Order: sequence, then structure tokens, then C-alpha cells
Amino acid sequence: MRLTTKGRFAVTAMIDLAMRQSEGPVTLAGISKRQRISLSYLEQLFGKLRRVAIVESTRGPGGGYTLSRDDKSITVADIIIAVDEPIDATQCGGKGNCHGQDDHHSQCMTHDLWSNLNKKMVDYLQSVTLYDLVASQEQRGVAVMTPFVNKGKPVSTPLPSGGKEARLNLVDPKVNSDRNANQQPKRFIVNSVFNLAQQT
Amino acid sequence: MRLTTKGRFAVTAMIDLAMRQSEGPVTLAGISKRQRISLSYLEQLFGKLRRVAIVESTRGPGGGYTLSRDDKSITVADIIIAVDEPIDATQCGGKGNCHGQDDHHSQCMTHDLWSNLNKKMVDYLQSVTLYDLVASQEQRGVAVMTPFVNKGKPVSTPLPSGGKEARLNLVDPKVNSDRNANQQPKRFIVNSVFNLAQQT
DNA sequence: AAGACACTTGAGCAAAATGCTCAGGTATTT
DNA sequence: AAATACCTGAGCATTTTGCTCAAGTGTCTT
Repeated sequence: MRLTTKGRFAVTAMIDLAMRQSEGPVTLAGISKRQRISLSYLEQLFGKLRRVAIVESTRGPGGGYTLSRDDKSITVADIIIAVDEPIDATQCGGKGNCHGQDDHHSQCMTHDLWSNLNKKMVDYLQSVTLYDLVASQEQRGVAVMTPFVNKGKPVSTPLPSGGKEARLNLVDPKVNSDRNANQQPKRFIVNSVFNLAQQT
Repeated sequence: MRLTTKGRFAVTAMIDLAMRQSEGPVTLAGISKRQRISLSYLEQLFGKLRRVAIVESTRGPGGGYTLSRDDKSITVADIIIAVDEPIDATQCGGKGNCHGQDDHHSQCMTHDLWSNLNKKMVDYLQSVTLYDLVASQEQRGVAVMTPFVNKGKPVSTPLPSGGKEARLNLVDPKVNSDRNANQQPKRFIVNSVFNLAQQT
């Protein structure tokens, strides 16, 4: 379990995807614009997410990505583990075969410490589903990103994205869909886990 | 809260210190040999530990480091926070002022997620004291790391506990003086927290 | 006073990891 | 065809990590 911005981007992107997939496949280009993550980078991330079968892809015009299973059965841990794969094989890798060099049977001193910590982290991240994140997001008023999506709930704020996005953005007229175009719309930033809490 | 090998080394070194400070100040050179951590690196780490008043130093011959407070009141979190100081000022830094760029009052989508995760980690690390680590270490038989100290000081045979655990696997008498011994002694390796648990 | 000891400080640096970009593809629709 | 959009892998600039080196400063022993 590593935690880098890669994992944070992936979670952010997945929330975006989860919030809009009712309209059909969501394009990476769209996520890229809304969340201001480079398209190429997203392609990398979603390649991994697809390989672990968290998302499915549809090619061609009108294509994009969809969740391959339910909101509620995809956890944050799933996402992070998929994109931030462990380099494993480092140290004892949880196997417990970590003595100094002698033949002692003792595990390394702090094995349990790190092992337990890791477990706590995984436990927590596994307890949070994509559904939870979407729900809490909608409750907050960030809600739906485009005015059209409405999962039966009141759409609280038609965001100031204007008429351009007013249409299911299947075909954005003339949008400079340059590969490396820079984007502007709002993005929900993800914080670093590790820079927080100096104390509490 | 960052977790790097720096923090792991620091915890390891602190355990070593805690286990031997009854003999008086513990030198970095000693820790360096026993744990096979470069002296210069230890100097860096202990500089930070001293600055946050977790340890105290005594200069000159016979000097070294000592815990500046009780075993039981020093937590792993204290140690890690001391050496792996957060670069803070990144993102919203826990302040909650993390919107995209618009004027929304909403915090960023996953703020709570990372914030909670961080809290869980800190909570756990704060619940584990140096005393706990030393105790669990001794119980394991790793016990005291070297059989003697030839500093003109009495060779104490630590190990208040009885011979419960068979023969505490102390280093056998063959192990020679630490005079110019190259780094060979046992070291309790610390694992990467993040490379563990792919799943559970 | 001399010298050994051990902490103290800061600069510097190589290797690895990170966070991307670029340049090509290939499949599917219109 | 042509456009759309996924797919793949190589490559690379920056940052972070994990140290080393060099020069101190204070303290004790002789």
C-alpha cells in the first residue's frame, strides 16, 4: 500500500466517472478537462484500472469508460492498489522472514508495528466505497458536475460551466480536443495524506 | 505524516537506545554498528530528535544520547513526526481551504477521506510507545543486543527476567569486541509499511 | 594544556522514484 | 474514409531520498 498523488488522482477520476456514468461511457478527455488531469496520465491510470477489472472500456466514438461493477462494491483500497502497485519483494514483504542475518527465529523488531499500521490503513480504505464518496460529494453541493445528470435527487447547483456543457457532452462543438490542451473547469483537489496532521 | 525509511531507521535506533540507556548514554557509533545505519545519517536523525526534546545529549567521552522522558510517554508517532517533517503548505494542509478555484464553500471531494485516513494512522502510531516496542522485543528473545560493554564500565548482565524463553539468544561469546569491528552485528530490520498487504 | 571523544551543523550529491509527456498505435462508429 | 477514443510503451525532467563529507564545538581524561 503506497500512497502517492497517483492514487489520489485515480480516486478523483473515479469519483468523476461514477458521478456521470449514468449518461453512458465517460471519456477520459472529459475527466481530463473537468479534473484537470493530463489525458495521457489518465490513460495510464485507467489502463491499470481496466486491467484489474474495476472499469470497462468502449472504443470508438461515443465510447469511454464505465464502472464494471457497482458503486458500492468498489472501495478506495481497490483503486489505490490498482494504480500504485507495490514494488514488493522489498524486505520481508510481510512474509515474516525478516531476521538480521543470523538464524534467529525472531522477526524483525518492528515488523508487527508496520504490519499493523498497514492493516489499519487498508481496513479503513476498504471500508470506504465509491458510492460513499459520491454520496458525500452530492450532499455537499458539489453534486452533479453537469446540469443534466440527475439520479433522482434534486440537483442542487447547476454549476457555472455554462451552456457549453449544457448538452451531454457527446460532441463538444469544436472543442480543441488537442491532446495536451489545458483545461479550466473545476476540479476537486485531493490532498496529500501525509502532509496533514502534525499533531492532532 | 510521511512514512519513509528515515522514520523506520529512527524507530529502530530509538529502540536500540531505549534498550541500553540503563547503562548510561548510548553513543551513535554504537547504534550505528549494531543497527548498521551510517553514523552520519544517525547524526542527522538524532539532531532532529533532540530538537523536539525526545532525546538528550551528553558531549565528550562517556557521552551519548539518552531518552529525555519515559519510555512510556514516547510514541512512535512522536519519533516519525520528528524526523520526517511534513513539507506542509502543500495543498490545503488540513486547513480545509481546498476548493478548486471557484468560490465554493465545499471542501475538496476527498478531503475527509484522506483526513480520516491520516487520523487513523496517527491514532495508531500514537498508541504505540517505545516501551511497548522494547517489551515486545525482549519477550521475543532478541533482548539485549550485545553481551558486554568494555568501556571500563561494569559489564552488566541485563535481563531482569528469568530464563523463561529457553536461552535468550544472546550473541554467543564468540562475538568480539566492538573496538574496530566492522559492521556485522545483528540488526533488526524494519519493513516498508507500504509494500505490504496487497490485499489482506 | 593536549588530545581523544562524541555530539553538531550544514553543504552536497548520486540514485531512485515520481509525475508526467510524446509518439505512435488499434478498435469502433458515422 | 474519417473521426473518435481507447491503448501502449518509451522517455525524461524534476523532486525526494538516503546518504557522505567536511568542518566544527563542547567535555572529559591525562
